[in-house]
Amino acid sequence: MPSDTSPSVDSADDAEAQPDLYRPSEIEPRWQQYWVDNASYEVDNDDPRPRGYVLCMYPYPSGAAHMGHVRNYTFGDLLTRYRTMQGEAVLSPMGFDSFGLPAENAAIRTGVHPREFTDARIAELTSSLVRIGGAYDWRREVRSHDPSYMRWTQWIFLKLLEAGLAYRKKAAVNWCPGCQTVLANEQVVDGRCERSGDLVERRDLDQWYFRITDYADQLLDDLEGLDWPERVVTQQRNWIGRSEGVEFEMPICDENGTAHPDGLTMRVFTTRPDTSYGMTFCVVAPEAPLVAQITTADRAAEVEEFVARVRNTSEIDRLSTEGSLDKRGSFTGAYALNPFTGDPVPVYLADYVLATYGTGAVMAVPGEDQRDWDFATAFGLPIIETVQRPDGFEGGAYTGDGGSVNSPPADRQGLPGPVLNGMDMVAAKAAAIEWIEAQGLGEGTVNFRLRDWLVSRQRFWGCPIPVVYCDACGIRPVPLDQLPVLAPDDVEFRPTGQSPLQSHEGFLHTTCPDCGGPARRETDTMDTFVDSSWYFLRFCDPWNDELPFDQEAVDAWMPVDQYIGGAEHAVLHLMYARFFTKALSDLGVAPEGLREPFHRLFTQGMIRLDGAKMSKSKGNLVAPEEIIDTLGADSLRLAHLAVKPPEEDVDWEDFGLEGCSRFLQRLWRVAVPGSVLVADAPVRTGEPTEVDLGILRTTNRLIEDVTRDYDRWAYNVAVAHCMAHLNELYRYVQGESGVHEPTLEFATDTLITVLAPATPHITAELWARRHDSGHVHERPWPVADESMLVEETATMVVQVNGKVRDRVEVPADADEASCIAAALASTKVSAHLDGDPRKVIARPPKIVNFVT
RNA sequence: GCCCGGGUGGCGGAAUGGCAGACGCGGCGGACUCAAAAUCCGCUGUCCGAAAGGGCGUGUGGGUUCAAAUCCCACCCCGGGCACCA
Repeated sequence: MPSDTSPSVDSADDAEAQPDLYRPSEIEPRWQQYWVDNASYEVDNDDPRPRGYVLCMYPYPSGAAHMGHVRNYTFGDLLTRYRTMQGEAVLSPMGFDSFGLPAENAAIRTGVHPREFTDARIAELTSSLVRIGGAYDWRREVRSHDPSYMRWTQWIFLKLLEAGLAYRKKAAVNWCPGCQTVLANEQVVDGRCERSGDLVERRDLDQWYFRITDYADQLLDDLEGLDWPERVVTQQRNWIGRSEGVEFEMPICDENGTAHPDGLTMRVFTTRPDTSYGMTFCVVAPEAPLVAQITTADRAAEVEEFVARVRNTSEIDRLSTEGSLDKRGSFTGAYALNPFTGDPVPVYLADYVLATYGTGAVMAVPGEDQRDWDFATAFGLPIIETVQRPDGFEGGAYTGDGGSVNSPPADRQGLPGPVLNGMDMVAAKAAAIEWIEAQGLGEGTVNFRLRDWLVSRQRFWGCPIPVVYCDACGIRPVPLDQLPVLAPDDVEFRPTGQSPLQSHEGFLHTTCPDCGGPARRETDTMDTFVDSSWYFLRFCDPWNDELPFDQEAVDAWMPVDQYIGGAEHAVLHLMYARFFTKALSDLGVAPEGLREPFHRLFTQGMIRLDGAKMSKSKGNLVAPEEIIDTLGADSLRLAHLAVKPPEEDVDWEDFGLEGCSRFLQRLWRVAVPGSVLVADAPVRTGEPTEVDLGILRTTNRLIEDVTRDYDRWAYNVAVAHCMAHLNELYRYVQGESGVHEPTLEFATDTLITVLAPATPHITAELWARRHDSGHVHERPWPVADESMLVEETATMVVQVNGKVRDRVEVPADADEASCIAAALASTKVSAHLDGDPRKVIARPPKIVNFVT
């Protein structure tokens, strides 16, 4: 109504007039500045307090923080602040995993140098992290692309090279056409590039590898002592894929058992030597060099055609179980002597046998192996059972345990092999291996699925591999005093798919450090997982310019007490970092006793929107910054904590932002000095009444509950306990009994204190206002008064035949007899009791159950 | 196929042998207001019932127990991991 002359309700003016209002956008930046100015979360290496190391996986700088970052860093920040309040010196560093393809792709698109692009993204992300309220020791920040970090990444590479743990070899590798680079096995998922989703191709290329397989046993065994989610441990175990078995020689012969003129033998690997009597044929990988030597003339044409076809088949098709087996195998014409029976068995090729695993050749036992059974059925080969089937067993191969049979077959006496009849699988295996070793045919061995880590990448925006190629001296390391090798700045980024380093004459040409002659620089860079395999060590001593880190500094902080990040790194980063830690420890770079980097691991769930994983590329991003602008960082943090158990995936729709924001406003209204709510309540002094004692008890209970909840990562439950306590306070303040000032003071201050790790800004502000600029985060974590946890009366449940019929108040220390008496006194109970109960179970003071 | 998780109101979840559904969201009602928003108070598993009260109820079916969401057996469904690795 234009003529209305009533006072304006313009919200800005209104806010000015009401100093009581909770205004996060005004409070939050001020406290963020305070924590920086006061070095609140900077810790020195000689800090006298007990030490803790809380680490969130350092982020790839993709610009302003997304919800996944907020979730991750909220959990880490809560823990840092909580443990600091418990009296620890908590190392909480932050850095950036700043090499990687997005920056290079952006350079090709826009012409902006990846460094410029990356530095700008880091600035954005840093600002986000500050706005979330993260407590970090920023002095220790590291960036993968910083020359002072690259220098030591390259230094470590050369240490590994010197130790023989880095090497170069030519092999069939995974090539991602989208990323225009090779990939490690771990970065190929279902035949596709883990990053871009492109189908990977096989190429024979010379590449750099780290000998992670040297550590296969340790990487497997040391999983035992880790406090990690079972899921991640299982994934690592699967990936390493240890299997025990035996390798043995089989002489190549013709179909009559006459030895091959060249005396050729074939080595096979099996985990089931107990079934050797059932071997009716052998299978060799088509790529095996042996194939050309043993193939008979009459089979040569068909074998050649088969090998050619397999080579041209994509990895995906080859691993597929589709297609009939007879088209996927071929007879070589050769035979091999089964040492157990002395009989010749035919040697086949099949694409299901992999050249890269074991010996690339297997003995086939169709009776006890499903793949062999399928193959034997397709090619009409004989099947011999060597393990007793359980009653009622139907189907092809039997892979379970059972008594060994048919060794030697009853109708063929005088065979060379061991007698296994009647033994169970374990005993028969042992006996077979013992026999093989005694005969000098072979020995028990262990095979792993894990392959060496391919680390070279044909990209520009990564850490250069610090070696040169000299025509005279071969591969030479760049001298340590010349590190870091830096990529030149005067490069042009073109969409050719080729790294600009490969055509940069000035970078390419150099001199050999040994002979001084002309040499060519390595143009490949390292996998970015190399950078992230040691950053947690650098955080302990980031200022060191003589070594990557000092052993004493690392000893002071490592291992990381609590590592927090996404489960998607289960077999990538987490495996590589474990390998680096062990290798650096063995090389005397890291402390001798440091065998594992991350003592405890927590993997938080993903955030989904409309059921899909939240990501920029899918355009479904909810921007944290916008929520911080309006509701504040504390509300956003609280919503992340409250919504779900932290390890579970969560849909954005389920976030209770309004509820959390409302809670903080309610907290503010009751806790801010001059609170209208409190001012309206009649104030009492003197001795506390029963009502006041009730509040004291629930407050002590709150301390107990929240401490336990924080310790067991039940953050959603911790928030619920705080909310319940605030509801209690409201009932108290608005109740008829009035408030007892010291009681209300204690109840409010305690709530603020236990919330301080979760919502740091509002609690810091309220505490400072209530206590003359004191700082809640510098206070010790509260401890519950045990005597206040004991209730004087308890609500006892009375059941008849297990059904609840009444609840009665009894003294907390009531004995069994008085509990039963109290229960019988209830008319509601006696209405259900027809005469004397047959049996009475009493658990004073919680429950009495009458059985009739 | 194998190995892990998981299945509880309209929704997210809580409860680890002893009151199922804490806390939040949503919904309903009330107070305040000219009115609305905000705020405050209350109710909110389901069925029968006017009420008092009672029946049923934690994926399904069995079992153990005075007592089971919780422990055991079998199965169904959902999510994740592994899968020609001999």
